[in-house]
Amino acid sequence: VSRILNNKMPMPISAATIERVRQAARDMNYSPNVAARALVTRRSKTIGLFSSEMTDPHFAQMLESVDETCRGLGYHLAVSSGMRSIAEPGRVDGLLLLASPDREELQALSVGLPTIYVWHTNEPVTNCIGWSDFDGAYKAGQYLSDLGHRNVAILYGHCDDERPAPQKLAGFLKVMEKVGGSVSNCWSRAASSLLEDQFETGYELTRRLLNEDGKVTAIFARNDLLALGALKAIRERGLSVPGDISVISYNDTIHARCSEPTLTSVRTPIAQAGALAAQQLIQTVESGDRVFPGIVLPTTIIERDSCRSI
Amino acid sequence: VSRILNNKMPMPISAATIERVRQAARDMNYSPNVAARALVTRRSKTIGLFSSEMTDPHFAQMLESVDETCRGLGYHLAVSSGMRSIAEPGRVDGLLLLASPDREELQALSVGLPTIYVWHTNEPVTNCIGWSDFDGAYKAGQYLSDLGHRNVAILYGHCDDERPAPQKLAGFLKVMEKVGGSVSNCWSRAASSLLEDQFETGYELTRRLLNEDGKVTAIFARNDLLALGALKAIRERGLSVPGDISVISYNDTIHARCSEPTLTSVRTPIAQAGALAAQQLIQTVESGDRVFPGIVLPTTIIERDSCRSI
DNA sequence: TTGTATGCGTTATCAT
DNA sequence: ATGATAACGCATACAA
Repeated sequence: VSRILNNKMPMPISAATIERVRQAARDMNYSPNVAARALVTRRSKTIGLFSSEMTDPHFAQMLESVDETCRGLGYHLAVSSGMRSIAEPGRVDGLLLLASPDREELQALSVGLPTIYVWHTNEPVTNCIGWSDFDGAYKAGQYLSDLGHRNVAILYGHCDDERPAPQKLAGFLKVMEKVGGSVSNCWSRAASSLLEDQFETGYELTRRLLNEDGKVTAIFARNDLLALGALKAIRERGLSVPGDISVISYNDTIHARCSEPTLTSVRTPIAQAGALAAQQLIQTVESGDRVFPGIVLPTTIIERDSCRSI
Repeated sequence: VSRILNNKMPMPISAATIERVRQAARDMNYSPNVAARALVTRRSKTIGLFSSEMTDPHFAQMLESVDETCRGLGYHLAVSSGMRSIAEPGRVDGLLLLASPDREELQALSVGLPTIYVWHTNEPVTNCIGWSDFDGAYKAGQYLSDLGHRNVAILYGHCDDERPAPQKLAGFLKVMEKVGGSVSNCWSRAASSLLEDQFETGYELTRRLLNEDGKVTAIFARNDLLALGALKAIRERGLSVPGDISVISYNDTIHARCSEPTLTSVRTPIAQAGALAAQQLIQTVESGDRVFPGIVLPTTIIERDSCRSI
């Protein structure tokens, strides 16, 4: 029965019995028990997806593409924001971590399991697939500089859980240094109320910026929500985007398409990264070799209405 | 060993061996194999979460609360947009369906498994937990009517996959009928390009509305994205919100907080529903009885800046 | 108080 | 071409 239903018959079987078994299976609505199969096969045919930001639209895009890829390849998805539980023996065949490959707590919990990280990296990193935030931010800076902006601000929000280095900051500064622009940094560490809500943070920090610095002609926001907050602060100030101040943001989530004005934003290939990561992980699981050189996907600027030349 | 590690010892065991076993387990970093346990226990301690709209912020909120609840109760989460695969024997102990309890394809696939639906219902429905869209829309209508609006439009987008009845439409119409208001319906069935993007749909339908009907003073949008589209169309027309036209939306996703102006929106208790559903499902799984009368949670209007009295 | 045996539903190996 | 049987790793009922 097992041989027939799995279409793996090393020895020949009569067509008659094949049909007989298949029919019986259909009659009783039979479907193999996955726990039993997993036990003997040592494969659960499910992969674990970990992320601590389940509510982020960025994660949603990845979830969707990973789900699709897995289903297409006959795999299932276990999602959790808690690593310890998801990595128990027998539960998953591999791990997809929306997290930095540097996080040692995660490495410790994923020993023995094929693991692929989806995160930003400047250079290819083993078992990590992603994109370069340095490069993305560099492109954003280049874009603003090409439009003639020299007095710019970077709206970074809080920066304590970004590791290793704030690449977006570095990439942006690199351009501005090259072209001789001056950069104001907007970030906060203290006010805990600000940290919780990106939109509010963007609003508040931009308000302060506009009070203190009258020369800024462009703002680079670390993500779309911060940019929306900036938009609001600028508007309240009686200034216009892009008339008085240009705004470029990052991630190109749905927010960038639905705002007023629409946001020029650096698109991160998160969905593609998720799909590729799932593919690669499953291939790794099935083939056995665990050395995956890593991939850095390109970021692209999506031009909309929030930037103008000076 | 099993008895000790699971803290279930019907017969007494010497403290010495208990410690000996625990220590050995620690030494070898032992963790029970979940597949083997599931096989003998007939419980996988994981529940399946199904939704076809993985990318919806509404779903994200639910995912987060369900994940949290499950983890707290020692359960795991299998997420999929494909029902057939998730309901295989041995994979999950129960099903959480973000879908209408009326969908027969889903019922067919969930036979034998404890199942709870999370969906809108006007009245309590067995094994379904949710909120009343009729009531939510009624509140929205009441809110506009209290502000004096009588010439209103309902921005519904497309309506083909809403079943059984478009309750939001019905609830809103009920109020307007009561107060003698006149209602324009804005929906589309034809243009397939419109159907794909809620924001674009809202924009386009509102544009048409403003061309055809100059008397409308308020718009009720079926969701936040449609409302954002309406905002854009109104703005382009040279009108202001709420100065010339009031807009009230539905779902109260993050979009409602970040728009200009911020949107007054009907909040749907999706996170709470998810948490309660997960709790109830797990209790059902563990107790065995499968009759759950159903719950209808209240909706609430979150007042912001997009509505004004006439 | 401790040890042993049986079975969960598969797959895979070895006899017939 | 078919059938029988041993694991897989655990929980549990029962024997010692």
